[in-house]
Amino acid sequence: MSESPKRSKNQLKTHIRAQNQALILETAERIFARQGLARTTTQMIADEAGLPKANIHYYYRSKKDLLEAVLERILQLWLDSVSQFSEELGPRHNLTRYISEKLDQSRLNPSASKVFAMALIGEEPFVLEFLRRFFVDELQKEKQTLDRWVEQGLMKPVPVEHLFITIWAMTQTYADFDGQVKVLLQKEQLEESDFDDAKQFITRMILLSCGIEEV
Amino acid sequence: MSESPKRSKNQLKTHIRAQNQALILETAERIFARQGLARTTTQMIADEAGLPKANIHYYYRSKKDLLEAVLERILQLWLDSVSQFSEELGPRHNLTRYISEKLDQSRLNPSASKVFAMALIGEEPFVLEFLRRFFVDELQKEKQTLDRWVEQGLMKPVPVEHLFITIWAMTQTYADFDGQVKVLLQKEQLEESDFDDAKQFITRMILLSCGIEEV
DNA sequence: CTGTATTCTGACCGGATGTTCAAGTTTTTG
DNA sequence: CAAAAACTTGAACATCCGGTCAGAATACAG
Repeated sequence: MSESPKRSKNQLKTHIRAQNQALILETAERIFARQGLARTTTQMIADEAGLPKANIHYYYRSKKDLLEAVLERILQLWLDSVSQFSEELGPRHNLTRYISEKLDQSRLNPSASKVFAMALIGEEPFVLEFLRRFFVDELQKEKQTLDRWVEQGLMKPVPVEHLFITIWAMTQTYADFDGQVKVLLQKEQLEESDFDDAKQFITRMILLSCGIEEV
Repeated sequence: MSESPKRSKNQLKTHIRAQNQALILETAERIFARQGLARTTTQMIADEAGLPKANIHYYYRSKKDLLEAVLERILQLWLDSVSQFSEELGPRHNLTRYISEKLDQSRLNPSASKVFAMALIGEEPFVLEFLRRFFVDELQKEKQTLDRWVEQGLMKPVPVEHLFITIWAMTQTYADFDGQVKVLLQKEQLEESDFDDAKQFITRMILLSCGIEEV
């Protein structure tokens, strides 16, 4: 309630809280990704976090609250980690970097991507609302940037919505459906080189479709 | 009710059974897709199918049995509905048709795709096993066909595994994540024309990356 | 140290869910 | 028609899970 700015007591006052909340969120994300949203029980989270179940409910009133907190954390991390398009650097550089960063996310934090995907398939209102509130505007900005590149003859006109839908689909499939990918590549675990192959292939494909890369 | 001559007792014997099983499977698929695998209760299926709950269990011993039956039906339908590659028709025709058929599936039967996707993210052993048993061989055959096209100079060499992974990702995203797609396209419902746009864009991209389409 | 706020936790509750069962009804068979 | 097989179904059961709560333990303030 009252966070007294007198000294660093503020930090102390919320120290335990912040620490436990972080622990719970990280644990929950991992288990949500592993078990699915509905099959995950508060008991599982409690056990893996080494806390009694009632303690989970002390910090997050309900399971739904916890899921929303997890999703909010994921989305915040995503927003922070993917850079904006910068018009002056041109389409080739921006698209290449965008795809690379998205695939890095899939490789380094697959749990986040999976939880998000499950929430999306399950049409959790929270996620759809977030997309509506945020990504639609974001897409508009990127669309305008692309339009300007087209005007300047730096790339061919493309259906921007479908461009981004397919980029997201391709880059996230390596996290969301890693089981399937492993089977097809016949590997026990995906390595960085697999992601590099994907990066190269997807980037080339996207650049070609924008009329940037020469065949 | 009974459209039966005396003969074909076999058919009669299984008539009620077949009819009810079909009803249950179709209903279950729809609800699994709508509610998620774990959140779907046998009661929901029973209600929507107009049967008492115990009747569901008469035909499918457990919920897991039912899910596996649903998945098996989906995979069978998929196998039947996507044509094999035919070498003599060449890469352009085959890839174009393949993408078109996959997107038609996403449009006409999104429930099937969603259930499959959820089972895959949740790493249901059944689905992974199925992929291992079947799709790996399938992919090998297609790889050989593509290799021969490359030899004949009909297309450029591509990483076949990633080619198929990305085609599946792009085509199924329009079914699995239709919520997201709707938000980005700012539509209440996806129409056939949206799928046509996707078809055109994805096909062009894939053909370009295989060095087939001229820029 | 004393009092207050915060955190912790075992025990419990109400409700929902998968599954079973036994007694019924209908369909098939001979 | 009569016996057998297949199907139907209401009711009950055991389990599990999210959530509550009261009181103990701990941290903090003055």
